Amino acid sequence: MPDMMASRPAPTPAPELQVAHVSESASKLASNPSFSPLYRQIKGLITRSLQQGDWKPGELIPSEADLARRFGVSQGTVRKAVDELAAEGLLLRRQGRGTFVSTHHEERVKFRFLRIVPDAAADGVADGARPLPQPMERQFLECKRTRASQEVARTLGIKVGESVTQIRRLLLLAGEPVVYEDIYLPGPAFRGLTAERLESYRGPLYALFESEFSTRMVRAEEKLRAVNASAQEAQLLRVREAEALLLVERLSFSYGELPAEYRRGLYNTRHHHYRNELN
Amino acid sequence: MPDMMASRPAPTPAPELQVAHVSESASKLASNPSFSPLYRQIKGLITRSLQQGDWKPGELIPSEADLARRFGVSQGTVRKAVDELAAEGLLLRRQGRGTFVSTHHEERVKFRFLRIVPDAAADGVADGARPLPQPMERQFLECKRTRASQEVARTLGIKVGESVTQIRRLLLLAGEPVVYEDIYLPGPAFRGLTAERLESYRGPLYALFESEFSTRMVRAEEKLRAVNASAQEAQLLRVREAEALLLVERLSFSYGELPAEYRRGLYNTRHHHYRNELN
DNA sequence: TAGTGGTCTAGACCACCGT
DNA sequence: CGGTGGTCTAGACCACTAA
Repeated sequence: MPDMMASRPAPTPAPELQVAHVSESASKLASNPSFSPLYRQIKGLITRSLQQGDWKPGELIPSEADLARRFGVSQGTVRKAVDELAAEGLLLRRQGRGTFVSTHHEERVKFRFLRIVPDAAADGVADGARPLPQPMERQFLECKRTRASQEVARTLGIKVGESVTQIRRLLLLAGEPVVYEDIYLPGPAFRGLTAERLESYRGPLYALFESEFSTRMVRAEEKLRAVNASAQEAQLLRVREAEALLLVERLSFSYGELPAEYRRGLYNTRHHHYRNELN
Repeated sequence: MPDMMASRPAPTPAPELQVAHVSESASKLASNPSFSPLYRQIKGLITRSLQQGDWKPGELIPSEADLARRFGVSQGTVRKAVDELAAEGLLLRRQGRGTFVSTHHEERVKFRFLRIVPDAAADGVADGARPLPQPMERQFLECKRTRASQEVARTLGIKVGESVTQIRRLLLLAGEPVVYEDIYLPGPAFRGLTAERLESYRGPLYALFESEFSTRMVRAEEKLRAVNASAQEAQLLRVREAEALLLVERLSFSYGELPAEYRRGLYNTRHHHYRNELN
């Protein structure tokens, strides 16, 4: 497996580089005001390779020395580019082994976007990245292809009436229903997604999206509100009608700031809370 | 003002350094397994100077070259330490001018911890750091010294019954009451805080804490829940009784992970929402 | 043992800022 | 103009991993 990488064709062969005027003079390219620093250009080239799928989630990318040779820059410059990508969560460095494309399959990063935690577990030191201690059960209530409403279309940046896949599901923690959410996925990329596939898959949804639909969620924005439960919502989450629920709207982005998923979730915060860190 | 800095006594004079065995041999110190990399030690020394108040919020710290000389390391090593501190929001670099201690007085960072935004303003590109567009009005309902309840004591890491300052206030955005919160501050540090001082102060509370109580909030953790409004809460926020409100509990830390403020806020999310970014 | 990322250095030049 | 942070290079050595 690792040696496959050595023989993999260069994803962005050196001749393609638009930074040729740099390496020969070793001078900064910023005499042209529209130019970004070299390491940002390198970062852009690496990002493009990720977008294009030259290196897939979980795979090893070429070594820093290798990339430096390909791009005709010093290893330090590549290092700074990779540093930023690692900080943004796109790459994962492992000393002695190499640099890998981040994936939602990793134990460490599972449920990276799910910020709900049981009240008991939240005290003490910061520990946001810890997986949920209790078992999580999922119930898929619905999975259908439908047409984008105005709200969904606007959010996902597609046209009203375009095909989307809608998933409705319930998450239970320690047997208690905690999250009830609708998930909207743009049509083309998620064509083959069926209820059966959802049922049979073990692991986070985002891992499934990555493996089978070539869509990796990189970043997300959430809007939180408090709302009163409707009769139907109350029944599903086993709370009283009009009880306060946390409404979480999430827009997830794939590579290149592409909106790739919209979620509208209701969280029962009786015994759980949404945890956030401010810096 | 800037030249004051040049004559300021060295906050951590070079002889104090515990890293002496490094500079002479230029070899890594990690042969001792309990040691962290040089740049982290430098980072620790700078952090200590910030904690001790050697450099105060808003002030210019010595140049990288200067620090490198003092610590007996290369500028690149200092740079990496400062990079991390800047990424954590403790320092602020300004090209051509120098590196400054972060402060809650800066326009750019005002309301850094207040994540509520009007629904209308939230669409489009990521822009979390933007100040609120509308005017914000504050009403201080109460400011008294009291004794720490069990909850407050546990959260702030003090003993039950110890003296704390409690502030109760209302925030109005565009004339609409949006936040109703209780703020608890540990007794010793905030002795002189009075209702009059709160009323007369312009600018964020955290700026006041910084200027007059030598307590800079560096980081915070929040727990969010949805709750039904009590009669009193409903009246103050001008919503119906039992209407859903967003409960935000915030624990803020000063330098050295010291818990320095506990807040319990109720947000009216009828026309505003809590905005969050996931990476 | 070979290869990888991690640390550290020294030195060059650039962009930006205030005087 | 001098001083600051920002970029880039080249090279050394270390720590970790896997074969």
